[in-house]
Amino acid sequence: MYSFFFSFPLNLSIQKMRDPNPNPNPKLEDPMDDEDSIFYDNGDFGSLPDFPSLSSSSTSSLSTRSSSASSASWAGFKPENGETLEKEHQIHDLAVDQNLDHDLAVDLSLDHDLTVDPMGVDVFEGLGDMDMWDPSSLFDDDEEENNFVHEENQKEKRKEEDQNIENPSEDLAKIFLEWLKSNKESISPEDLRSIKLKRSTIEDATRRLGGGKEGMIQLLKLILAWVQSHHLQKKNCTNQGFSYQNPLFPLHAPFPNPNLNPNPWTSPQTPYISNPTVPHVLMGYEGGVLPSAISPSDYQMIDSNGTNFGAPYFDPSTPSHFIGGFSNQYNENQMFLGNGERFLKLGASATKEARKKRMARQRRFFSHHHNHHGHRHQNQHHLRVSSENNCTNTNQKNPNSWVVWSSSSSSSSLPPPPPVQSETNFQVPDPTGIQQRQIPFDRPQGWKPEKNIRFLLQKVLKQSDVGNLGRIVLPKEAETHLPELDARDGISIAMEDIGTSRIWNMRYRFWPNNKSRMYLLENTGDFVRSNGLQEGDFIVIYSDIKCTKYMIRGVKVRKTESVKNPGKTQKKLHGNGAQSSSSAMEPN
DNA sequence: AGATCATGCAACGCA
DNA sequence: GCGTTGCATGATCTC
Repeated sequence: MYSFFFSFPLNLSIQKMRDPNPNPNPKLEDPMDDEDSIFYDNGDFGSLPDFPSLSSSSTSSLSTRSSSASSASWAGFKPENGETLEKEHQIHDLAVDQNLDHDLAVDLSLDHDLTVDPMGVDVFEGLGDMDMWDPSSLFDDDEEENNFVHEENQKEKRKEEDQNIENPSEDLAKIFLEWLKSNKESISPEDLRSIKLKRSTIEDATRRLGGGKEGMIQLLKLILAWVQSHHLQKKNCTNQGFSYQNPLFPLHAPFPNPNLNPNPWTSPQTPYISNPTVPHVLMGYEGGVLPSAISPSDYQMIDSNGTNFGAPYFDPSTPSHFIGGFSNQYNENQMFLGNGERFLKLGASATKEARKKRMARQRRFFSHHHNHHGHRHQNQHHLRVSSENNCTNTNQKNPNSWVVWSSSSSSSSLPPPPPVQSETNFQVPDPTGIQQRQIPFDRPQGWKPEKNIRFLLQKVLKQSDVGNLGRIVLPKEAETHLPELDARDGISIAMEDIGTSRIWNMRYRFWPNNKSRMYLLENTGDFVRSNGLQEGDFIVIYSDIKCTKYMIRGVKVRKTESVKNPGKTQKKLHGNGAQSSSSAMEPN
């Protein structure tokens, strides 16, 4: 499907940048509040599937073959309560849910995802002379460089066979294998073989990343992130003319199953969706793999002025913080690490002059960008909900707008949107498994990447969320995506219902809870009723970057085998019948 | 052990 | 008495 034109740049520099997105909640300690470190370490890979451990031999051969036994876990169909979902059920569910024919479902089935054969892949086995990335360039003590761009023109030839990780842990192997699987279609063994690192570089980087196993993990993450991002960048270049953006369908969780550990390669809040040409390999579970063919480079990031900053990409190694970046108009790869707090820059320019210029650009960019995105202040929360041109409008009047309507549109007064008048319409498998949507695929004439809707969070509704209390407990990650709350009374937030364009005035607040907080969305009763949401359904909250407004979408979940227990856990049944989800999940 | 989160339930306000 | 509010409790998960 893809050609693997993948070559590493002669020079790879990684730079520290100003924190473009400071911790929105100063009450919460930044676990990496170390100015000297550019690495954001959430330290959590989640529970990795039980893959066979990779070789730790001195040849660094990471050849392995995953076992089918790991498929359920890997693909997200982690057996719940010891119950293993049968393969055929998965295929059947997939086919039914996504309106796919059986063959396609088979093709998308989980074992297929495991047919990747990274045999022979040798990450650290270089091929001939090439320039190497020296992670030591990450660690520049120069104060100015700390804040802005650090650029090195490191050229080293490698002739040593010192590319080994001396004592690679099983975690490293798992991480790498996970990554391989996530990118098997887009990154070839040749790509991987072309990575070369000096032993001293590895050791130094590992030490500076905390040393030991953790340091090694961090290093591996960085390397893989770079491989992926660079490759995606390349791919993006070959995909010119193709741009796809639909932030309304987050990549994950058509049927969120919080039982599943987040996949270490996909940020739960990743605001991207799959390429519609590539059926969802990861349908039916949460926190799945970033499908290899679903390149983040297929998306565009646009700032508040409409400046196209290029294609975002992921760092698959950070599971719970947005980590990604985008190539800007200067054709420089940029990478945010962890919540955007740290910044890597993977550029090719080599001269100091170029660095100065880029630094100046970065200053301008962040001064603008930060002003726009970093303002999580209370007074921001009186959100404008307008239909001005710059804002995403859920009214489907503009044929070039994304056609989105709530899955619970039956309760909406709006008729289904008209077909998109684009050159090519694609019936995209609905990630919710509920209904099809028509989404412009090829960029129609005059079409421009519009709308800057960003996925923030989602919540599988519990009984208490859809009860008559009129409040929804939000996951704690809300505090990182929604405005910072100074007082427990919280703030009023206008939420535009994507399904109906109706504005709901909700209250976002928190309760003190032990040493933490519980975040709530109140005044949700009407919204829930209006959308006919029941336990097991879920809500998704987005933000419109341009208008700093919030949008909410209620998604009803069909009753299928794979989503019988939509809750995070199989907690004990409560006396109020809160767990009678099977009936509660019946769609209206 | 600590964090998260679902929800029980007491306290409170109001008709 | 009833509905609402907000804290407390306990189950579950993660480290």
